[in-house]
Amino acid sequence: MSDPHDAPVGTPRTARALAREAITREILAAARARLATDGPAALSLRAVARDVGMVSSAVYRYYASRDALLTALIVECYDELGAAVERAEADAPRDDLPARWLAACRALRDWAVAHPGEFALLYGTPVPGYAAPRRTVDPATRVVRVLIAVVVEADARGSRPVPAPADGDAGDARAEGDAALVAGAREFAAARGLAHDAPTEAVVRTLMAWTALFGTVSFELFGHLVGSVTDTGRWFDAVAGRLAADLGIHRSAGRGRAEATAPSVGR
Amino acid sequence: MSDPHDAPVGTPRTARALAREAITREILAAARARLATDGPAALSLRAVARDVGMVSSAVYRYYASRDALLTALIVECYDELGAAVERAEADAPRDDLPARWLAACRALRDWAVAHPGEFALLYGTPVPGYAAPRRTVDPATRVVRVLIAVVVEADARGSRPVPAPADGDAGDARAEGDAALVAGAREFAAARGLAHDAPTEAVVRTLMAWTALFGTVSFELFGHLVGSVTDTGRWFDAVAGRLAADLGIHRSAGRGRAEATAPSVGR
DNA sequence: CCCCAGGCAAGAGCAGTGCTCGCATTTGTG
DNA sequence: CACAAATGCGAGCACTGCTCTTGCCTGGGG
Repeated sequence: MSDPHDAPVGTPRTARALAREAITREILAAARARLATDGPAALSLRAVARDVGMVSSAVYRYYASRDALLTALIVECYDELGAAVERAEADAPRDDLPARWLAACRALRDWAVAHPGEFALLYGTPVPGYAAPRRTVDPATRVVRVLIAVVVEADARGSRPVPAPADGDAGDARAEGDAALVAGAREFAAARGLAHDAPTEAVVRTLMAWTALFGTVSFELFGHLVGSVTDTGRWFDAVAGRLAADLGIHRSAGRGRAEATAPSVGR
Repeated sequence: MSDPHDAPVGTPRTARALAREAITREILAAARARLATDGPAALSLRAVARDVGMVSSAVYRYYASRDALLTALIVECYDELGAAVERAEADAPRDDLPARWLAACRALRDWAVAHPGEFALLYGTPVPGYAAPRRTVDPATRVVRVLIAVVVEADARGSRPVPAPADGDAGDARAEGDAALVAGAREFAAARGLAHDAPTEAVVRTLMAWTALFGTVSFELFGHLVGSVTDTGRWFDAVAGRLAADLGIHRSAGRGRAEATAPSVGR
């Protein structure tokens, strides 16, 4: 729009652009506050406007629509969650793979428990008319990228996940089919230069584990564990520990899963 | 309300009560249709009223609030899903445990794929102000009851799920802790006379598997598998098959997991 | 230092929502 | 058959997302 020739687009120089950016952030912050308290479905653009002392129509100067505001929120939350998981995993001792796995898993749950509304926005029922734009998919993959990195490293150290169930007569055909199953994920990874050479079974098992972790957190936050599991924190640790074992993540590398040592899951 | 002395409460005799019940069902059916097309968040009582040729306020003669209508929908959907899973499992040959497991799992996914709006209502983000009343929890457990029945039977036939990862020094303390983890679930089961004597690890693994199945379906329906997995049907089967193996569900009983035969997962 | 274009906020308005209340009308029961 | 209860309607309240017009007011080029 402005800056016809020289000014760098990413760096607003004029006072007006500065103010604009500040207000844009203020609106986003107010929206996050509402999101945290009321949940995504109840996120009202008018209420956000009131919180920042504006009339609703004024907000449209900064976000084209409710969906645009939603997209900004989604990207911010994916990045926050991804950063939390990355940091937790990075802080664990490098040679203790189970600890790294558990740290990443716990960071996921801790963030979700601390931000249930945001979690619901990211992983709950999609907003009816809303379709997530492309720029959300990359931040969305940060968590699973951490997980697969740990699994791939465990694999490189000689561990192997629980083998895929052999299929009666045609075992090899099955193995090929499995590779095709996760071809999309592998392509995606290769496109940004990570773990494109991971064994198929490791990819499959990691995707399964990620799904199970999500399911566990989702059940806890959405109330499907009420009455069955009381200590949800310990329950989550138990799940994460078993998943690690199924993935062949052991403390000492180079062993089979039978005689290997499992992560310590005390809290 | 009426029937002060003799008429059975559950069996309306008067024509008026008959008509009332019919209209009540008609409203519920219209709401389900809207739910299927627009999703739970967009479920509008006014739109439902229009569909049945009423004005919105008239609906309140039959359902006290939108939440009451929601509750009726939830119960109906839980029952429909539960019945579908029960039927599928019952139709599989009794001695083929993997087939029974896979049939139950597929019935779950098939129903969810056929009814994404309903699935979102049951397992997606809870409606903001809404708190599910007690009478929804029993129908909600029908699916997991089928799953645990299969696992318990496999256990009785001598199979064992993948063992829990031993915890370094204090293995027994861990085992006791695990039992406490799922004490709620066991209590719940005991209260209605089912599987109260199932081994702790079987209960834990079943709950984990149920969570993983939910997560898989949820990821598929909510678009978190786009780009990673293309053939979601085969992916689901692969997940269900691996979960069965982890649960110790094999075709021939009494074997260890290493030399056992796995389910055939061709589609 | 001036001045005005353009960014910006306000407000009215539209179509929709859940829900309440008073009134008329039907209905079928005793 | 008469009367009360059950029922449907419509207006109205407070709210939502979003559009469009109006007018202020200020940033920054001349």
